[in-house]
Amino acid sequence: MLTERQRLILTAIVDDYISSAEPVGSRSISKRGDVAFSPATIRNEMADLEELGYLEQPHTSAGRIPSQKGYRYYVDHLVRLDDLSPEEVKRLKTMFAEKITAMEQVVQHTSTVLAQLTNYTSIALGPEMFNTSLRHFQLLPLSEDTAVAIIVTSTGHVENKTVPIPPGVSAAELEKVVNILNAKLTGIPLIQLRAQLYTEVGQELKKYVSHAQEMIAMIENVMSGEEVHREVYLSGTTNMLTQPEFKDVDRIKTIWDLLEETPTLIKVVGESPTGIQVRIGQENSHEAIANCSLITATYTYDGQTLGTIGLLGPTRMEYAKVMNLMNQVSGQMALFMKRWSR
Amino acid sequence: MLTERQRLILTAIVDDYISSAEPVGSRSISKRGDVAFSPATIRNEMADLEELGYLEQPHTSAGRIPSQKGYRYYVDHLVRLDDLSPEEVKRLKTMFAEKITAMEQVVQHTSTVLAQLTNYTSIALGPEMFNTSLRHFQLLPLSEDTAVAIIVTSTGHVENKTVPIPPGVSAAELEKVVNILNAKLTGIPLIQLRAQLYTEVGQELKKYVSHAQEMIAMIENVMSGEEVHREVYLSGTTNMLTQPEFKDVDRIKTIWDLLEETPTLIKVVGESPTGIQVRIGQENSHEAIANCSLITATYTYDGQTLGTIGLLGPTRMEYAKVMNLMNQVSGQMALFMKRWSR
DNA sequence: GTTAGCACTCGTTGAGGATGAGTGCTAACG
DNA sequence: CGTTAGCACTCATCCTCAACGAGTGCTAAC
Repeated sequence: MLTERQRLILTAIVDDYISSAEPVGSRSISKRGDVAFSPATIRNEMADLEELGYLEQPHTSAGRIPSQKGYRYYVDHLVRLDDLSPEEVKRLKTMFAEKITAMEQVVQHTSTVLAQLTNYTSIALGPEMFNTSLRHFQLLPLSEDTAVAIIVTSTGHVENKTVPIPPGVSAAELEKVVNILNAKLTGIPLIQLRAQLYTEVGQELKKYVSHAQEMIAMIENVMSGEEVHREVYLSGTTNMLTQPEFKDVDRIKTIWDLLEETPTLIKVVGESPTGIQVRIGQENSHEAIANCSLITATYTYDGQTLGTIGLLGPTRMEYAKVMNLMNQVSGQMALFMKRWSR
Repeated sequence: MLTERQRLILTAIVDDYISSAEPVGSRSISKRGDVAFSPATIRNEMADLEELGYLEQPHTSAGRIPSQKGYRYYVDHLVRLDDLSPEEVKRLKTMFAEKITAMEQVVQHTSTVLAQLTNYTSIALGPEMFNTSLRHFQLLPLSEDTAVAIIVTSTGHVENKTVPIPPGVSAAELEKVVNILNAKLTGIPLIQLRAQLYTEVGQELKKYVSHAQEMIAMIENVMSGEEVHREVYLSGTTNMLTQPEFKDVDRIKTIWDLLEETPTLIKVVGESPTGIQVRIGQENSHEAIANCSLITATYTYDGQTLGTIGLLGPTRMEYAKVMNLMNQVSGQMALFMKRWSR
């Protein structure tokens, strides 16, 4: 358990280091005003805090910087969530006031604004379709042997895929299939679609349609999960470059490689639990960002967690500001989704 | 007009510099074997070439590097297009042999492979829809007052947009509108769609549908050009970081900022003429890449130029290799498109 | 318990010198 | 007359070394 004074000093060090990116010395803290002790006293406390693992020293004659444990303590116990700046409030208000008609757009837009307001990199995962249900299915022949399949979800998301038509199937038959599928599957959660093909829907098809086996195979192809890609919106990727910790090209490269590798990125960001989550340094599941912090917020629709918006920055991140923003944005999005589902 | 020996020496310098990224000295050229003159002679020629503007000297006691004009001459007159390496051929072959069903996929995949084979950054502009025609139009109500509009083009591309339904319009009326539009507009080039709304189609709508005015406004909204976004596929963005000329973080930042600003990027890459085009350094229309070279190839469908694939690297680019690859890829894509349109 | 004083550490900065790659020029050569 | 050897000169790079100063830990006094 830390004493009150230790907490005060730790707060001061973290705050200082966050804004300066330089190791913090005892003298500069003493001069700040909010810690009214002499440098010597503060030095003693700092030595204790280092022994407890909250601080680190780059080298003997340098000041202290917060360790991962130090940041964690700061985030869990010390950070105070103050109000947003007028500019931020205004920005968010106008943003959510806009007449936005597609869920993807909200997510993307939010992510862009977050990146701009914070100067970090934002990573937004578009809505996970499998938690939504089927609104409409369509199969349009393009040529003799290919057709484009279109799936519209209850959230208004449109997914499409071009597929080969089984040889010998007529346009009329395709239409019949589409009608049956729409009649039977509308309202079914996407995640269950494939399974349904083998129960009554399959029976129905076999009864009324020729080439049923091939048709089912084709439709399964359309609905196969791995093919349904998930949108990832990156924003403010270059913001990283303004941070002094990323002056080094090699370090950037590993991070950027991660950002470019969508599937891994989805895993890293998407495994967040509902709500707001702060992952500091090595708490992250990928070592490319072992000296970064990732703050994520999930968004939900109709009670289902659909996606995640994350902000990636150095461990020396402006936690107070970002956590605040995330809180606000998260709330606004929830409202928006509710209003939108009406 | 350059003498044969000058051309020989310029070629040697460009080749050397491309592979080493270091200023090239007279001695190293003399030792190469293919230029059988003493360093002193070569020095004289180099001085001449510099005076003519083909070479530059970073400082007095350094070797020479090619100037923009030097690269241009190299690309126009000296580069020899040799065959692709077996690995490259194999890679391309297997790629185009794959059963790819959507045009977008070909483009994206090609771009990825190019980035991998060359170690540069590839920028691919997805098919420009406005040169294709309407295959199918659909309007699906999502709730009482919003609907999702879906446009399927002759190339199988699906575009969708969520729009508000004018108050007081019933589902039946929407369907009627959709039917009229499909009957009248199928096969019409997308670029003409909006204009058509004001000729016979508009008349028709006014005749058979109530709220025609509002409906037309809504449909125009759907078809408004600026909203139809164009896909941009980036690949190998981190490859840039392995080039010594981009060790500097600031330089990278300006380039990356450009890559993130999609509309500008589309302008920079998309203004290429049909065929293969090399733009060196300041020949580029954006100063962020004034020390980069951009090699672009367009792809066509049915005689229409649909999009562009570009490779971005330092001016010290492996022109021979890249131009070759682009040639091949371009040809393969043309074949593919032809086979695909069947 | 707090603080002033002081010796000590160690990264940073800048000056000076050696190194060497490469040049331009001149004179000699075939 | 084109080509080449020789040589003085330039200039970026690298290394060393000393001065500097920010910051520490420890001890003794308040």
